[in-house]
Amino acid sequence: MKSSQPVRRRDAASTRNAILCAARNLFARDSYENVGIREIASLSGADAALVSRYFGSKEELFSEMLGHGDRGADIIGTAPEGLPGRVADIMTDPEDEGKSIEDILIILHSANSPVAGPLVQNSIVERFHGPFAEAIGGEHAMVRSQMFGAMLLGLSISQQISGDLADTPEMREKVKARIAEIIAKVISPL
Amino acid sequence: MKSSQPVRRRDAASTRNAILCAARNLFARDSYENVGIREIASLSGADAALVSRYFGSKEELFSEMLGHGDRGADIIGTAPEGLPGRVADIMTDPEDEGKSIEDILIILHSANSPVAGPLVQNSIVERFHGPFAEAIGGEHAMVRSQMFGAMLLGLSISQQISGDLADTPEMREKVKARIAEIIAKVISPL
DNA sequence: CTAATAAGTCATCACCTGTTGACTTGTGCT
DNA sequence: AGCACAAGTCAACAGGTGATGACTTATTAG
Repeated sequence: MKSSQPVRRRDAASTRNAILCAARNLFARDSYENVGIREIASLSGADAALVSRYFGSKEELFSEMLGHGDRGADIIGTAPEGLPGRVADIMTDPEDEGKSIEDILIILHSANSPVAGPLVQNSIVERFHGPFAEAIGGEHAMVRSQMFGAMLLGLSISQQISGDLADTPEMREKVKARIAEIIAKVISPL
Repeated sequence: MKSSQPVRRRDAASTRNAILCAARNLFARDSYENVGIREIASLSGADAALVSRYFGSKEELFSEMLGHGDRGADIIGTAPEGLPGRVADIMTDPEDEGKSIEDILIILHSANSPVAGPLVQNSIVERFHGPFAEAIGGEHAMVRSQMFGAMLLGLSISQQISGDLADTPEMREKVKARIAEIIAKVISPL
């Protein structure tokens, strides 16, 4: 058995997990450089020294965190026909505080970091472009996947910079329709 | 007169300018946090103390640098009809090492910085979305400008992450054509 | 030529970062 | 109960950052 008692105050596995989750939350809001180990430790309720101890270094923690997310499967799992509508929904959802696009935000914030950038880039190719290109199929699927990713990143960063594109419900519908059109064109056979 | 001698080794104005240019180069390659004052000073050939002295602080230097660029006028100055082609050209130019999209790279790298982010965002609205929305005209020009900006940023960051979209000349033509189509749709009346 | 002032340099400060080693405390086994 | 080891804590380190004030050197005006 893993645990004879349901509650343990000292549990390395769950502490590790708490640190990983805290890291994910923070790295979605700020860049690799701007998130400190002490900050991660504080949010997870652990000590800063434990972070270095469990993961070796900040870089290894970041790397492990990248492989810890399930999302993105949302988009990859959506059938190509439904994709434009799904993306348009996600991108115009006013409630979403970066929950369903957490992976995108992580990419956005650390893709250009000297140390975290390469890790992010590898993760994108392996965990997104690869599967997604296969999902949409057709000729030049990789290039089309890259352009699709460009759209996602662009819309997200624009949202971060200028806020939501639409303010009124009617406007939101118009924007949503347009995004869907564009996405459809982006992933259409080249 | 400003200068009786054409050559002065000690010239505050040109030193200031050199610092500004060095800062622009470096901030186009890395984020606000990752570019150090000593690095800027070194590239400009000046002393690190002069940077703080002339501009007060790193933040003020960054702010002044934002207003120091002429580019972006390239895109704003292009007539709406020629815009899709122009953007497609810029985005698929294999030679361009971020020269003509220097402003975009600066935005990309520091838009999310806690300290430089707000400055970048203001600059974008004032120096880009404002003029550009007026240039394309029509209904909801501001929203269309934002989506246009999203495309530019997305394509640029994707290029930074995955390298050039196309590797062969034929592929490049196809990609170019597709980008032009998409841009046309993005800025078309909503 | 010389004195005054601007321009540039140097050393140093206070702060923050990731990381480490030594220490303390809790937990499960016998 | 008592011991052993894992889990968590604390303080400190070395390195790097932006910023400052005192110093030196070049330039120009008188």
